[in-house]
Amino acid sequence: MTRPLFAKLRGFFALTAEIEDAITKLCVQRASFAPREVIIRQGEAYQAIYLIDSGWVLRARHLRQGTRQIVNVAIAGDFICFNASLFGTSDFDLVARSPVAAFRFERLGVGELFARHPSLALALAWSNAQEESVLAERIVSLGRRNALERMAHVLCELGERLAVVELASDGRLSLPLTQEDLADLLGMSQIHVNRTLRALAGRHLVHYKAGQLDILDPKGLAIAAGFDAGYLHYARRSDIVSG
Amino acid sequence: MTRPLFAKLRGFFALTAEIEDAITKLCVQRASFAPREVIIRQGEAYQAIYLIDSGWVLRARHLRQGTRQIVNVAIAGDFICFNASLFGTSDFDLVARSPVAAFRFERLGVGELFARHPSLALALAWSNAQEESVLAERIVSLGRRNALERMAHVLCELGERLAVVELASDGRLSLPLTQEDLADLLGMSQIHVNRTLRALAGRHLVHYKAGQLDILDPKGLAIAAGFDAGYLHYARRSDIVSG
DNA sequence: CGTTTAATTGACATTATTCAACCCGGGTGG
DNA sequence: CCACCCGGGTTGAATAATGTCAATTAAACG
Repeated sequence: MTRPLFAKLRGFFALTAEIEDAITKLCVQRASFAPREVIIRQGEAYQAIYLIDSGWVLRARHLRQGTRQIVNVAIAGDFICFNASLFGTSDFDLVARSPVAAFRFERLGVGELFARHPSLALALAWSNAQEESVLAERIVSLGRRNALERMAHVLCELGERLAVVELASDGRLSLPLTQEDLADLLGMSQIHVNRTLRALAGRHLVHYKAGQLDILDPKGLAIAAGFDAGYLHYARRSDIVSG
Repeated sequence: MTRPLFAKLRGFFALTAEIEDAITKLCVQRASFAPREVIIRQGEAYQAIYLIDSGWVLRARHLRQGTRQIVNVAIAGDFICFNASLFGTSDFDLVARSPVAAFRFERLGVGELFARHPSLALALAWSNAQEESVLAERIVSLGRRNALERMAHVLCELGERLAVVELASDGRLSLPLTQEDLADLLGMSQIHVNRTLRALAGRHLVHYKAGQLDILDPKGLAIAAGFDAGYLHYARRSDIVSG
């Protein structure tokens, strides 16, 4: 197992069999979560790290006014709770948005991680660096892109990330997010998400129905988004849209 | 030297003399940058990591339309270019916003870092985790806080971060950012930054003049911002505003 | 000083939000 | 089997927040 992680790492660098073996040996404890199940609640103490094998997890903050901001979306091959395990508490809710299967690594201190599990540390370092890139890019979107660009951008991003772990082909991917989820991810209202998606559909860029997204015109979508896949750092992939 | 880093790390955990010594020994190569000097340009290849000893550095993206988004602000005690060194290229411009003094660590591979410089790796891991927290919180601000809250929030954050490295006392701090910088950091227009700052001043929460910020009413500012310092994870500090 | 950069202010335009309906499809229980 | 309900999705109109444009003032700097 742990295929998606290896697929992702291969996107970053040439993965050796030793590293694969070392990580595989550590993937012994399995965990699973039902849709809407809370993995950690914000403020909660926590020590474990999870590696998602399948399913979608949202990292979200609930504000006093009853609003919510989704900071990122974790898919197969992504680690979650790394920061929570380092700091001891989570700043965010982590919620399964679909059935989730994961591997669990318990109580790994930083020092122990570096010294005893260098392969896992390497995987975590790269994954974490990419996650930070994704957050930084989301800041750019929220700060300086309009609703249409933001939507197009996040769809491009998810398309790329899912493609690397072989969960998207031919621009077709399963997207278990409601319009309200997208709204909270993109910092807009659900109603505006609806209008924006319909605008993208009207331009024949995407088709979204029943949790299924078809990217009809990847190039056009990337142009509408101002999307440049460089920030994902899948350097070894050949089919990166870069415009 | 390297005082600000140690002050920051002490905010996170009990720092041992061995770790301090090990890091100090690595701080041999100095670098300095003039205001507006570009440290890395986006897309540029890069291998070095810097530890800022004094001064302010902006991490910013320039978009095609001529707009700019500042992703974060690095101050004394912060590392920059860690991601750029890992991925080999930078996604952002790094620009000195004031005279900057830094230490430089050249061509540190991830494996080498973990194996040969565990103390530095530890410092980097914590700093990096905090930086990611700051980015995540910025996403919350940009997505779900209005202009006044965003401004108040970033001023609270900078107040806390500067206080930890002993660059703010009594709510008084040097803030070498123009209204345009704040605009690009908070995803709004310079004109609205002006209006927002005047609104905060009108409420007697802050006084901002000539690159000098006075936080007149820290508690009131935190309330206006919905600011909870928890995400900075300065667990060992006693004077954290948490409301 | 004179020049440039930054801050301030008012009028107006634009974008996105809010409010209020209404639709649609898939359960579920009577 | 059908009525109802509920979680999504869709749409229009009114409103609020913020951006843009334009002009002025103030401050910083050689």
